[in-house]
Amino acid sequence: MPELPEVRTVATVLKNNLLNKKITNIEIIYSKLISKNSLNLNLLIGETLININTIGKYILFDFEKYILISHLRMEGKYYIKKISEKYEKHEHIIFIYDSELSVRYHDVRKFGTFELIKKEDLINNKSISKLALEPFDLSLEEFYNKIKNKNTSIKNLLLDQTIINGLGNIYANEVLYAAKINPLKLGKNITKKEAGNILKASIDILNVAIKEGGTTIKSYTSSLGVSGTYQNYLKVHMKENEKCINCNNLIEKIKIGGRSTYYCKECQK
DNA sequence: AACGAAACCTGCGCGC
DNA sequence: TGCGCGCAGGTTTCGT
Repeated sequence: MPELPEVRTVATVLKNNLLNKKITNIEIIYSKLISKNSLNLNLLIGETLININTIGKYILFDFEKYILISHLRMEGKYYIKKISEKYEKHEHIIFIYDSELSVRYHDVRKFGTFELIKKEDLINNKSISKLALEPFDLSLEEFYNKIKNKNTSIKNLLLDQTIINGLGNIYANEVLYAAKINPLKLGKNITKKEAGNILKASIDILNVAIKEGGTTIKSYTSSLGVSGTYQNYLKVHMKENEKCINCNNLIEKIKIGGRSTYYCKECQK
């Protein structure tokens, strides 16, 4: 599910349900999701959840001594169930809170990752430290400086979380349509004004998507209620051969960096 | 150093 | 009906 708006939505729901509760047990069914650098997750037993934050697409579970860094990758989800409910297929890690709530990490493709670290190690964490700022906090100067010499497409650059943090394939497609930029245009050919338009479109689109609880492409039934409605706002993503709402030309689908890219050739020069 | 491609996994929908 | 292929909201690692 996860680009920045979906991740924030998940984090909000988890926070509403789990804050100030204590982990009383953990069951690891598929351990390959846990990073090699991670501390033993069992260190969390007895720890109370103090807060949940997000950085881009990462969810940070903030405990007393530790931070659990969770990334949903393509299909990770959290379900909160009763402790008595039978485990379902694809539930890989189970966190028990206050001996009654069973928080299940569910991931069909097993791409998600977990890393438990000491609080003081967050700053130097390999995954987190290299991330760019989220569009809301990113200055035009910083963004433009990172793309202005790049010999790769702006679409690829928007998916690079060390350049701008939080966009994924859906929102990158939508942002470039809103900013009227051809996704194939090379970073070095993007003007500062165009970079500003991209940044502004990113902020606007993400803000609406957050408000709508994210985008739901596949119809998941999630006990976390994570089924957003931003799909109703999509203008190009998944709209191949449909009419551009601005110029009536047909939306095209191409591959950039192996990812499906939808755009209007007329509107995005 | 920088860029593109492959790898990590599973399930679904489509065309023969 | 069954099989094979391509595809999926992401990131890391490998090769040139």
